[in-house]
Amino acid sequence: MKGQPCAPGPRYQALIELLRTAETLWNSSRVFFARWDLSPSQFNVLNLLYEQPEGCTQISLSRQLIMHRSNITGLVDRLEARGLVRRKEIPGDRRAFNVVLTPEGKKLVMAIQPHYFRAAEVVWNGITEERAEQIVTDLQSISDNATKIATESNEPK
Amino acid sequence: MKGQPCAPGPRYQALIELLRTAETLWNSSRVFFARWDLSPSQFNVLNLLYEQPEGCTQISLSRQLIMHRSNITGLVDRLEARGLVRRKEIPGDRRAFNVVLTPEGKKLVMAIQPHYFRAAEVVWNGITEERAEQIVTDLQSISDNATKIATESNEPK
DNA sequence: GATTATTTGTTGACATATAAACAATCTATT
DNA sequence: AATAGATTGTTTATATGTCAACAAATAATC
Repeated sequence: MKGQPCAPGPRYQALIELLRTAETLWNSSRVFFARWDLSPSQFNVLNLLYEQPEGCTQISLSRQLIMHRSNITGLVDRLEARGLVRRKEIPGDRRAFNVVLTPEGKKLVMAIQPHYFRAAEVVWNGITEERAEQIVTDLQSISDNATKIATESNEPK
Repeated sequence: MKGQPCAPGPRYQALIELLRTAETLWNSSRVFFARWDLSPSQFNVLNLLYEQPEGCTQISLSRQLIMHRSNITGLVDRLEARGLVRRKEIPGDRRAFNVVLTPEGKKLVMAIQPHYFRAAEVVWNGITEERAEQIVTDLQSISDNATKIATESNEPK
């Protein structure tokens, strides 16, 4: 068995700070998207569909958004009620729906995007592009490590 | 008015990756804490109280956890029902409660901590301590920038 | 081809989160 | 001291999120 730190190390503090930053970012994005009466998750759905004009199934949305299937139902329900997305039947598969952006939805995303891109620039203010890119690399390995912990810890051996 | 990028830049991608990593981390921590039948938020409450043996009010908890007052009510309700925390009356102030860890709560936190600290080491696997520390610095300025956006965007000028 | 297994979306129960409105209390101003 | 304002916690309504169980449809196996 490896050495087990029983006191918080610098990496523990770094993890806490990472989660804290994410929380702050998420809160800020809620305020940000409220201007268009959207939640961050709702925008994420619209944004994904914007990038996939052919549309995609709800299960695919759930995987891209890293959230449970069942949550997509209500999310799409509300967006559909507002006329921003539409559930289209899939000829070959009567279980699933093809969720697509409506013209109104597309228009909304296009109206928001420039503000969003600008906000992203502001968020990284004071951080060079090189550092930002290195952080992205590190974040990806952090994601991988975290996923490993989660998947392995439940089935030891 | 400054230059407004209307196309996604590298900083936009970096922001997306940051949020994605946070989501993954949060999901992993849910799996992690499930062993002790705790949600991440519940553990965060216990952990904060562990660091403040004198206890603290619910509004203070809400500020430290960056969440709304009203959410603390149910969180503390459930922890209290399990005997992990206790609401103590404050002599000078009949509005607020002093939330403190019970001996059982303290014992639980102490049982979890070594696992948590170890998990934090694993999460940063492959990243040097220097880089982790620089990331922390950057994360703090990102937090600040995000907070500014959120607070200013609602009251333009 | 019939059976079995998997996939997809929904539902219901519940935890988590915000926001607004409320009651109770404390603080500040006059 | 009386009033006005601010703070604290709860409640209600609603959105977001998980999970388990379900129904319907598809895919795989025999």
